[in-house]
Amino acid sequence: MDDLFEPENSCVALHLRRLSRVVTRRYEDALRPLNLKSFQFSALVALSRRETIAQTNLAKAFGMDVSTLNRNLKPLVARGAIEIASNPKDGRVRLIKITSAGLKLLDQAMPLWEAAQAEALGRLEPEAWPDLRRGMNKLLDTD
Amino acid sequence: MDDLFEPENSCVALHLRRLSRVVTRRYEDALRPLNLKSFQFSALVALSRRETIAQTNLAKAFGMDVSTLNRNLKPLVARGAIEIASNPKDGRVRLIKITSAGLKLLDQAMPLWEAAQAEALGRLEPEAWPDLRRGMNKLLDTD
DNA sequence: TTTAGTTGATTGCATATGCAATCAACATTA
DNA sequence: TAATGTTGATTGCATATGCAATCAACTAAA
Repeated sequence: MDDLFEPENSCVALHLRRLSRVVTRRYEDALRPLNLKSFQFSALVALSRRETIAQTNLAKAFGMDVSTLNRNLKPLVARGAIEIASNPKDGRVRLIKITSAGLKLLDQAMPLWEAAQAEALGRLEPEAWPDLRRGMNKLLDTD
Repeated sequence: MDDLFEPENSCVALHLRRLSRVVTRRYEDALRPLNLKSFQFSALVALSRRETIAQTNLAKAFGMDVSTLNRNLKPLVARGAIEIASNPKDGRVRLIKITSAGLKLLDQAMPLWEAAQAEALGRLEPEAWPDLRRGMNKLLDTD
């Protein structure tokens, strides 16, 4: 597998994208019984600890274009797991809010996610994930 | 930014996906003058060292579903950068081949990619990327 | 306060991603 | 060889991704 890439194709983006594909697939396998995608799960987690979040801020947190976020939220709205409210202070802003149905869904999803997360972390030496995160953060930092 | 995620959202998939989004965007910024996407560049690199590759093998190398690969190749075909040939030994197999136009395009792309790659690696300590790759490979390995 | 600039949301367009289902071609077995 | 199984490609469907352009709403400057 790697023989196709090394050494000619040492592209950082390529390796990150490939890994993200493979790992995402495992998490989505785990969440499939609830018909939940990886992004949807993480959005629910982020929302579950706050009253509301502005769309822009959520997009920033996900390192994602606002237009992408905007569309990715739609399935959760359709499903009744989140709601979009307006900000009375600023008519432009859309505030995202998790519903009680969304909280219940998150409860059901949590053990499925935990299994996938344990499987992923189990592949690494102890402490390897924090190390990886440190390296990843250097690649992530905004100039 | 991270405050939205830590410590509640420690999901490995989430962090990989976010990083892959952010880094991919930088590479695609660099390649934009040639109207080349990150995947397209890497596909050309992989093809440039071989006569042909079967679609299935290329998909495997990219850790990508065959149907995804199949569709992702179409813009390169439309552009004349690659060709699809049949395998006389097996009528099912599609062999992918880079064209001379594809090689020329790759030549033009290489310095643009190198700039993005240098920028990415420049964010890390020396030797940090190989370390990262080792950790990433553990997450990647097929059970 | 009008004007000009800025910011947030949305939509069109093009590519990315994977699953399930289907069809065609090859391989195996009865 | 005929029946069965397997493998490769493709398409439908749903979601993911970002850029450019547009519109609406707020803000700052004239």
